[in-house]
This record gives sequence, C-alpha cells and structure tokens, in this order.
Amino acid sequence: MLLTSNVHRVLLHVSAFSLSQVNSQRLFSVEYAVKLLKKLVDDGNFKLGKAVHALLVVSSHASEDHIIQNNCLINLYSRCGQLAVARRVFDRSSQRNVVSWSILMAGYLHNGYAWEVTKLFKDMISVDKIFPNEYVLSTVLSSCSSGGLLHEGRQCHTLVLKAGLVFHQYVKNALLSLYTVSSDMEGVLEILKSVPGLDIITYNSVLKGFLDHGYTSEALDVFSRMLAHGSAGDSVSYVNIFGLCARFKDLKLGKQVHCRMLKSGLQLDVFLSSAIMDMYGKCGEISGARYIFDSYANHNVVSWTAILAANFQNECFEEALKLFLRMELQDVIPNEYTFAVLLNSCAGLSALGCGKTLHARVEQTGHGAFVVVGNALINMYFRSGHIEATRALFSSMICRDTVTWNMIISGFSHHGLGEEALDVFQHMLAAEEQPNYVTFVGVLLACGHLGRIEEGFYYLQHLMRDIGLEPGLEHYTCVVGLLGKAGKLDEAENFMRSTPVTWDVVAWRTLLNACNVHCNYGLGKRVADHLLQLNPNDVGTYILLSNMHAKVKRWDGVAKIRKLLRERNIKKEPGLSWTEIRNETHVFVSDDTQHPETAQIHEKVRKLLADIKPLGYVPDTASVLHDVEQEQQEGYLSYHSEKLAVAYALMKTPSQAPIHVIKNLRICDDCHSALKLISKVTMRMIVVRDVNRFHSFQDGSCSCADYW
DNA sequence: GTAGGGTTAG
Repeated sequence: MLLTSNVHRVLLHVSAFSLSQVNSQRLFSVEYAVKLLKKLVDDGNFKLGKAVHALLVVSSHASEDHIIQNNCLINLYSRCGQLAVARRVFDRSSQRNVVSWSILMAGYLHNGYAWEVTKLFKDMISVDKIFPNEYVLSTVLSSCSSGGLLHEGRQCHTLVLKAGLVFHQYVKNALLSLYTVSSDMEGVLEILKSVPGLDIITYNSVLKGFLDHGYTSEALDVFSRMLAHGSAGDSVSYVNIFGLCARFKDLKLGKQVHCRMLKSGLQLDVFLSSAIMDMYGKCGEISGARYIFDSYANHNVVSWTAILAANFQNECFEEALKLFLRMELQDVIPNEYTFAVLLNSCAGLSALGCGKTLHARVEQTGHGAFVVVGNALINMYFRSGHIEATRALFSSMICRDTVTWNMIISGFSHHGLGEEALDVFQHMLAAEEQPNYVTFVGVLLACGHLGRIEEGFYYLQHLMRDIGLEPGLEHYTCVVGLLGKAGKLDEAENFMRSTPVTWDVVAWRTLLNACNVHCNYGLGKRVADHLLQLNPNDVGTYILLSNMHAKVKRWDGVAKIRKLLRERNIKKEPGLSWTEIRNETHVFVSDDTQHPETAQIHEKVRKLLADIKPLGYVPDTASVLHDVEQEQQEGYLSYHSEKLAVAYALMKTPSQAPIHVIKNLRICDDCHSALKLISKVTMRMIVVRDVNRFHSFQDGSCSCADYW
C-alpha cells in the first residue's frame, strides 16, 4: 500500500493525467515495463520515462540483471541527450549483449561523440568478445563517416565483407555514405555496381553524395534511373533535386521537376516546401515561391526563412520585412538564418533604423554571436554607409569566416577606402584565412581605386594562381577598370582584346565609363556602338555617350541622341532617392511635386545652389537634362532626386548629423559637383549610395576622388 | 529492446 502511494506520488509529480497511462501494479512485470518504456521513448515522453525508471528504483524493481529492461533504459537516456546516465546504466548492468552495445553506440553517435563509438566498438570485441551484427556495423560506419575516421571506416568495410553483410540495406547505405564523405565517388560507383538492390534511401544518399561532390550529371542520372525503375522518389529525393536546380539557377529544370512531382501525387511537407521555395527564389521566380508558401500550412522557422530569403533574393526587401511580422504573429521563433535574411533586407534598403532595432534584438537573444548574423550586420552597416559601426563590429567579432573578410574588403573598396581594404587583405593572409574568388574581386577593386596597376596584376597573375584560383570574368573586368581609371585606355582595350573570355555588358560599360571620364571620344564612340549592338535599348549607354558629346561640346550629338531616345520611346528609369530620418523613410523622385513640402524643399535647393555659386559651382545643364522629360515646361526648374533628398535631410536633421541618401541610379556629374560644395558650405558629411558605390562628401571633396 | 537519406544566410 505504501509502495503504491509512493508510485502515485512519483507519477503525479510528472504529470496530472499521465497516471492513467501507467498501471503501477503491472509495472513490476518486466514485460510491461519494457513495453511501456519503448512506447514512451517512441512518443518522446522522456519525462514520464524517467519517472518510470525512478519508480523501478524506488520499488527495488530495477533489476540490474535484466538485459532488455536495461537496454530500454539506456535507450531512454541516450535519446534524451543524457549520455552520462545512459552510460551509468550500461556500466552497472551485470549482463549486456550486442543490443546494449548497439544502443549505447547510437547514443554516442547522435549526441555528437562519433569518435567515441569506435572505442566502444573495440571494447565490445576485445572485452565482451561479441562479434558485430548489422546494427552495430551500420552505426559504427555512420560514426566513421560523421567523425571523419576514414581509415577506421575502411577497416570496417573488411569486417562487413567478412560478416557477409554487404547486401544488408542499412549496412550498404552506411558504407556508401562513408565513401561519399571520403570523396571517393569511384568507390561509390563500385559498390553500386557490385551490390545490387537499391532502396529509396540508397538512391537518395547516393544522389546527395553526387550533388555534394559536384557530380551533377551523375546525380541526375541516379534520379532518372530511380524513376525508371519504378521507384517514384519521395520528398527527400525531390528536396535534393530542387537543391540542384537552385544551385545552378536552372528554372527550366526546376519547373520540369516540379511538374513531375505534382504528377506523382507527392504531398508537400515542410522540407519539400522549403526546398521548392528556395529553388524558385534563387531562380528569380518569386511568384513560384509565394505560391508554394500559400499552398502549405504548417510552416516552421526554416520554411518561413526560406520564403523571406526568396523575397530578399528577388529584391523584395520590404516584403521580406513585412512577412517577418506575420511570422512573429504566428509565434514562430526566428533563428540565426532568419535574422541574417532580415538584416540583409535592411541592407538592401539601407534601412538603418530597422537594422539597428534588429541589431539590438540579436544582441538580446544571443544570435549576434553567429557568423552569419555578424556578417549580415557588417553588410547592413556598410550598405547604410556607417563605416565606423562596421569597423567596431569587425574588431569585436569572435567568429569570422571568409565571407566576413570578403565583406570588409569589398565594403572598404566600395567606399573608396582602398588602403584600408588592402590592409585588411594582408591581415586576412596573416590570419591564414584562405582567400577565395570573391576576395580577389574586392582586392582588385581596391587596387583600382588606388591606381596600383602593378600590384593588381601581381594578384591576378601570381597570387591567385599560387593559391590555385582561376581568375574569372569579374576579375578581368576589375583589371579593365583598373587600367581605365589610370587613363591607360588603349591598354585596357588591348587587355580586353587579348584576354580569352566572353566579355559582358558590365565590362564594356566599365571601359566606356573610363572613356567618358578621360574624355576619350574616339574609343568611347566605338565602345558605345559595340554596347548598342549588344543592347540597342540600353539607356545607360546613351547617357554616357551623350555625356561624352557634351564634354567635347558636340551639341548636335547630344541633340541627336535625345531625338533618338524620343523616337524609340526609350525611357530612363525614374531617378529615385531616399533618406531615413528618425526611423522614417522619405522617398524623392526627380522633378517630384507630390511631396507635401515641395515648395520648401525647392526653396532650400535654390538657396543651397546660390550658396555654392561663389565657390565656383556652374550648373552642368547637359548632365541635368538627361533626367528630365523633354516636354519639360519652359522656365520650370527641375532638380534631381538626390538634391531634393539632401535638401530635405538638411532641413530636418540637427546641424552636425551626417546625411545618408540612397539612389537607384548612378549619380550624375552635376549633382556630384554640387554635393561636394554643399558639404563644404554646410559643414556636413553627406554619404550617397548609388547603384555602383558610395560617395562620401566632406569639406568639398568626395571619397571617390571624382571617378565613378 | 537497436540502425539509414532532407530544408533556410553570403
């Protein structure tokens, strides 16, 4: 009676309603205890499982000599992460068998102690003289794969052959993943050939293995072989294949696979919907991602983050931030990836206020310590033009990876801080962080700003090769920019002719831009013609061309281009600038009259322009007019959006505050020279982010040194 | 009484 009440007390302690689940009288039959423990572990009800253990101890029924009951207990504790307790039960058991060992090994494997498993394995054979079965071998093989113990894994392969277990599905699959981890895809193919019988798990792990090692066509081959052999493919197979489409941004293939999946009648699950959203997002078809998001109801953090990321990747930054509010309303707890996407969305908008709020939040939740979050913060502060905050963050970061270094290097470069960028690069080398493809893009950009031609070529031709990196189009384009900026236009052109790559619009535009800045009309005209052949409607080319005409005072040329644009009805994307003041974003369109304070803003611009006139400002009408519609009324003064934004910010912020403006296009010559002088007369720092880079105006000069 | 494959950031 006393015993029963003890029993009840223990159970009541655990949960009020669980009492009915346990028949305390029958608990003392081992069979019942075993059955109960298994059920509780299966349900993940570890709390009650532990209570049952307590009960067995209290009632002196924890028979140390009952193998099966002990095995259940070992399993219980290793499943809920209490390895030490599991180990104690194991060590105290007077008897144990191959199952006991197998359970304990699985426990160590799943709790991240893969290398301990091989030790246990040796003990099992040498101390208990037990020969491994299929359970033990598959667990040990998995441990070798995940612990990187490739040599031991191969020894186990011999044992597998000895035991005649190569045909066993679990063992075979564990072997295959061992060879996959070892990057021995030939070994994988050999096992596939020599051992027949593939189940869905085999297909999927081989598929993943090929994908991870870049064997794309082999992966697709496995997939189609699977379909051909009547195995429909489950959600795991499709997740992998969608991952492939995403990686290669192959929308066509992605859609085909999606159709195939729909035909097979496979239902969406949270993994699958994440993978499909990821695919559509990376392939640039946000509508597809949104459709999937709406078709599935049980989203978790990952799938929410996937739809946020898809929006981010397609530049729907605001949408991403709005969706996050919905996510929070549904009580989904964000993780480090979520915060990274959100911060990067803020970076896209240069929404410093929102970014700062998120910064505070990640500090509070502890997510700030994740590299992905740190990198996103750096990106956010950089893109919002706050270099000081970036420097502070970078030096305080505990974990840095290649991306961190790359961001700092290219960030400094985009701000025109070439010296600092190269300095960081040297630190990166000293820290033995391996530079990659992206690193050198930033490095070459920095060389460009500093005009260090020889150094740039050294990195391109020697350092990259020494590291084993093949220079690509982006690097070569940087070199064109490097030579162009230094005024070595013929060298730049020769470099383009002699380098065997397919040059894209970006590269030609870099050269054209250099021609424009250095007033090389002849070459500029040729390059522009070439660009217009590639894309006859490219407004950017027309603008640069017209600029060049204006510089050499060929006004007929300017007029001709304007006429051409009108005839072909080619319209420039409207100029748009925005600035954030006390957490509110104010957007300005060129020639905007919609703003409630238009009159005051225009008055302010007029005053500013009058103030800088004595400093030598002459309105550059040629440059201004490109933004203006031809039907502009006579006598009406129009202003570019960045002038409006700067004027407004000057009106609304304290007299020492730096001003941050973001613009969707390239800043024009006129605004550039005006802003330089405005920074001088107002004694303000004005940072403008345009499509290409940052311009930091201070005391009459700009960080781009008038080349952009 | 035990074991295998999957999703989100740059």
